[in-house]
Formats: sequence, structure tokens, C-alpha cells
Amino acid sequence: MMLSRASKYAILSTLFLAEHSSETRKISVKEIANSIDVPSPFLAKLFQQLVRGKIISSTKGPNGGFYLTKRNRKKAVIDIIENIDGLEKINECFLGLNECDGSNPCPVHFIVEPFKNNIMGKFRDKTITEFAEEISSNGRVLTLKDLTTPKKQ
Amino acid sequence: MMLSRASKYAILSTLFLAEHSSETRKISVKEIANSIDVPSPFLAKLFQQLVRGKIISSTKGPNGGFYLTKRNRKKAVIDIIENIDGLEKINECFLGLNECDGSNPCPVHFIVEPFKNNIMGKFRDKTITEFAEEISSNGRVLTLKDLTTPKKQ
DNA sequence: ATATATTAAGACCTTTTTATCTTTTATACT
DNA sequence: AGTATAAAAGATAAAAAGGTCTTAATATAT
Ligand code: FES
Ligand code: FES
Repeated sequence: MMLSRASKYAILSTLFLAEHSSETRKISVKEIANSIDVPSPFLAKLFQQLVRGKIISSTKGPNGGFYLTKRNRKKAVIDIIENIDGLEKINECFLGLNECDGSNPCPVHFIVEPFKNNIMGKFRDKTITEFAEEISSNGRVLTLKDLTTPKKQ
Repeated sequence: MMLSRASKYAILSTLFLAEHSSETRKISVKEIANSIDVPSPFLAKLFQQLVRGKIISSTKGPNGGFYLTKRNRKKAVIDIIENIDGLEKINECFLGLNECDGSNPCPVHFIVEPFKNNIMGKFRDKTITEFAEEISSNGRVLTLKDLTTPKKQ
């Protein structure tokens, strides 16, 4: 029931692409890494993998970079998680039991399950585009930068 | 927003102690490790730390082992988590943002927050004893053993 | 064609987490 | 006192996660 840091980076960055990139406006790893505040060589690796998984797209060379096609935009956040962490990991029991299911529930299963269904539903049923739109219209934060001291960043 | 494996082991084992141990019935690491199905040298380390943190008790020598005093039984699950992982870890943002709070919410903050309050409330407000009682009366599972194929275990 | 910018691939390093092993210390029983 | 038993302490090892670096490939623009 938890995301690796890699997944987190991948989700934030892909949502960033959804908002800021297009087939005519490609964005380099460095630019994204700076905006989200993640280590760029690490993000580069993740992006390679997401490209192989057809979740994002890339082109090399000058004016190249990463972007989302119409196709990519129909993917869901869960596809990112699946691609980076695999699905088992996020379905794990909160207390580490072998199986997370109602027939052999751990002490907190019935607290965790509704939440899991809720968030997984969102990750599964909303497209990347829908998710990104919701984010920008609701003013959600998409960076790992420290926003607590609003000095120069 | 996640527990380490160490915390999970510690929680399950302490709840096991709550149900099965007493000042006159002390239980060895090996016995617990077998019941819960965790690596016993690792659990031994965790228990050392919980003893230092006054969350569980121990005595050495023959018929020695681990157990809970009345005092120990008044502790809460959150004390175990705090002792092993520290509180920061479980309060972390689900997507890794620097701060998890409503003024700079990540895209899933308002799904996560109610769940977090719910489960943390349980971990904070119920004593170990209460928790353990609830568990046994509701038939919750307290082992990491594989229960899917109900052959000999 | 050439230079340049950018991703792709793969090897490598570091840190954290998980797990084990060995030796010492305390307790209880005879 | 002597012996057996169990935890405490500390050193060490193995695995996983996170992160970096170097070189190759490829697309673009001039
Ligand atoms: S969360 Fe533990 S069994 Fe479902
Ligand atoms: S869960 Fe992300 S900000 Fe609260």
C-alpha cells in the first residue's frame, strides 16, 4: 500500500508533461527535473522506462524532449504505477500480511480497504488529461520543492 | 504515509504479546517469530529497541522472554511506530511532497487526509490491550504466514 | 555533411533497509 | 557454585532502493 519514490517522481512528472507539453512543445529532462525538484539522471531513467511502456513519448536531438501524444493522454495514473512499481506493491496489506483481502483481514483491513478503493478508482478511471485538468483547476501542487518559506527558490 | 517492514513486524508481534503473554507467561523471540512468521534475529533487534522504549518488557534466563506489563498495555500502536520508524515517516505526503497539509495539497491530499486521520486516530486512541481485544473478538489475522493454501503450515 | 542537442543504454556507486552471526550478560534452577 | 537458558549488544552481511556517470545513438538545423 505504498508508492516508491520512483513512482512518485514518475507520476508528478507525467502530470507535469500533461499540463505543459505537446507534440510541438517538447520538454527536456532537465527542465522537468528542475520544476519538480527531482534528481535529473534518476528521472531520465524513469522516463526511458515510461517511453518503453508507451506512457510518454520522446524525440532526440535539438528541440527534442519528452511529451504526451493523444494516445498517451488516455493512459491513467495506475499505468504509471504499474510500469514503475508493478501492481502488487500498491495492493499490499498495510501491515504486511501475505494477502490483503476481506476473508483473512488484518487488524486495519476494513479501514484501509475503502481508502484503497477510493484512491485506486481515481488512479484507474481518470485519464492523465482529466487528472491534470482537475489539478490545475483546483490549484494542486506538483512540485517537491519546499514551499514553506516562500523566499527565492 | 507508509510503515517499514520493521514497524509492521513490531506491531504484529506486540499485539501478539498482548494476547498471549503476561508477567507470568513470558514468550521467547523464537516462539513469536514462528507464530508471526518473521525472521527471528531481526525481531530480536526490534524487541531490544521496544524494551529500551518501555513499550514491551523482558527478562533474561530460563523461563525468561518478552511480555507486557500493565503499564506497557496502556501504550498505543502509534508508540510502536514512533519508536521504530519515527512519526515523520507516517505523516509523509502520499506523493512525496515536502509537506502534507491542506494549504499546499498534492493532487490526492484530500483523499488521503481523511484516511490518515481515521487510521492514526485508531493507532493513537486505542490502547494496545483494547486493540488486541478487538482483534481477537473480530477474528483478525495476526500472522504473515501464507493462509491461501490451507494445508499444513 | 557537420555540429549540436537531446534521449537511450548500460555500468557503476551510495545509502538505507533488512537480516544474520557472535559474544556477553543476566536469571533461574539444581 | 555450576549449568542451562534466554535476552542484550555489537559487528557484519546481503539485498533493495535510490542516484550518478559515461558512452552511444539519433534527430535537427545550418
Ligand atoms: S490491509 Fe491488511 S489485510 Fe487488507
Ligand atoms: S497527501 Fe499529499 S499533500 Fe497530503
